[in-house]
Amino acid sequence: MIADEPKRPDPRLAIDPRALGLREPPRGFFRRGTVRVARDLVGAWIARRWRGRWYGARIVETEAYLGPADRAAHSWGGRRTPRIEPMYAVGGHLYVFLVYGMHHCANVVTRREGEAEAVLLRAAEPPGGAPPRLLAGPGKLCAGLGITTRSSGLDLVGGTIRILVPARRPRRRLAVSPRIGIDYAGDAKHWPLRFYDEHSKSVSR
DNA sequence: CACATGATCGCCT
DNA sequence: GGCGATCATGTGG
Repeated sequence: MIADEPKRPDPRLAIDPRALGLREPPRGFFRRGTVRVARDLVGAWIARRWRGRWYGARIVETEAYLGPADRAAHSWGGRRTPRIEPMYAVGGHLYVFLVYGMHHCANVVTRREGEAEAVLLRAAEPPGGAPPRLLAGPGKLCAGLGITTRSSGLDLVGGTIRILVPARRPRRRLAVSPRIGIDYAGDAKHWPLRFYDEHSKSVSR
């Protein structure tokens, strides 16, 4: 068995980015403040090209992870290890890690090179007729698109995995809450850094 | 509906 | 050696 073989995306996530009116934002989109990027990623699409075809889904839930002062962030206290290294890249890179030994989490790196902040993609809404809860959670989102640690460190800008935004973004109300699953993070666990589309049936629970 | 638990392993202390 | 930026399944009320 080939250990390093890329995983196939769920066929039900097949999309035509052009028909959906999606375009790729410039690098500057990702170099902005992390909270700003986290808010703007709700409503954007995560897309992946696999064997000449595009697969993707509309992001409906994100979380901002800030720098050294954020106890919930992997870069807390200025930690810098091989796993976390992609977080230190310039905004627009992908940081993927494994949690609980079996689930992957995909993050969009933000800000300038050396500033280790990122946005966790927590949930997305599948196109077409796929079950609404197929990607309702960070692990499920990665599983559906076939994203693993293999892709950690990739540049999203112009890459086979990329972020796409609608040509005209509908004005959408954004709900805010504390982040999920970080009870160990002290006061940071109360910070309002989770953003989601409360009308979507694809938000995690 | 609200918990409770097991699965499973790379990473960091 | 301990522990997660999770999920599915099980129990009981």
